[in-house]
Amino acid sequence: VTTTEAVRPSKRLDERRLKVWQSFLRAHAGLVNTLDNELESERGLPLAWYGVLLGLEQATERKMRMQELAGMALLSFSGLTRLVDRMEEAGMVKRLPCKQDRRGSYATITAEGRRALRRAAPVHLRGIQEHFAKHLTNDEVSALEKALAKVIDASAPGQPGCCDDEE
Amino acid sequence: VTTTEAVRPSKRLDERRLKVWQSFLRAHAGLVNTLDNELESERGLPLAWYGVLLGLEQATERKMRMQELAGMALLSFSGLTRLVDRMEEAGMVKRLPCKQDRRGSYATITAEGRRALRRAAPVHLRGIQEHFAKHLTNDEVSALEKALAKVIDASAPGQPGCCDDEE
DNA sequence: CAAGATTGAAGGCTCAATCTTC
DNA sequence: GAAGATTGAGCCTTCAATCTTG
Repeated sequence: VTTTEAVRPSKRLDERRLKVWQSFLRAHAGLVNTLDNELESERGLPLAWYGVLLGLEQATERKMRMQELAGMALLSFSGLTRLVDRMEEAGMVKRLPCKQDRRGSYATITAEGRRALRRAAPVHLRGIQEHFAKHLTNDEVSALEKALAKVIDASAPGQPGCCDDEE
Repeated sequence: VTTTEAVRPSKRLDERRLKVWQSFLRAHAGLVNTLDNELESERGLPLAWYGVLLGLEQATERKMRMQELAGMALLSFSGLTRLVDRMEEAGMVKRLPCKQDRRGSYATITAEGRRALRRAAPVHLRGIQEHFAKHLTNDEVSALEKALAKVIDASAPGQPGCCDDEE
């Protein structure tokens, strides 16, 4: 690695990192908006629905507990309940009772849901490529992988050593 | 730059970049949630309000047209109108008629708004440092600056040469 | 009583229609 | 008629309360 400067981050927030944070917010807003619009207008599918369908399709036996699915979809429990309500009404997913623990329930993807996912996937993947991936060099991808991983598990709830002392 | 591989990005979306996209979404969701909760619980200020107050404080003469402010706050026009309604009711901002063009109006920050901003700033800046900035090495900051800049102006609305041809 | 999930109430955002001024 | 801003309707999300099962 060519160290342009010291690697040790400073304790105070510097101007450059603050700007990067603002760019991060701006990039996210623009991208999500664009991708959601594309998917919605070309396939009639909201971005959030795509995420749920993809999660279910890739899950073991194509089913997930509501809890897990909420974590996947970055939604609250009640938010997910209602999203699944709407998707079930649209015939994309279906609830399944959980035999082992009758408090809980599974969500599964239906045949129609899988069809919708297959139709939407090319559009969405193209969008990610066009608006996000194609602008990143391999070095930038590496940097993002590392940086985002650190940020994610530092903001994971209930992390040990997250806020322990003053340094 | 130590080129680990070719710099030219491929035309097809690769697995690594797709994962990075998902991490990007996850990181954003976690961060915004955390920062909003901190600001709300420690200072009673929603994150969106902070953004508006900061924008107005730094604007020329501490005022902005509703349009500009909407762009800043990453909100629709009607969304901003309502946000300003709530903030005006809370005494943080005030609308000002625009003499030159009587269709438009300005929003300004009030003394109380400036007070709230001064109280909130340390909390928010600390949050950005703790949950985001401090995890980034200088090299990662450089990579993010470049990558995000490209992504942002590729998704800027009405960009020339954005979707013109196939290669 | 705790855990998984849902429901009621309320807040906040967006699209489309509207109002006022250019 | 177009532009700046607002309003009405509807959708989506969250918190807190609730229901059911462990």
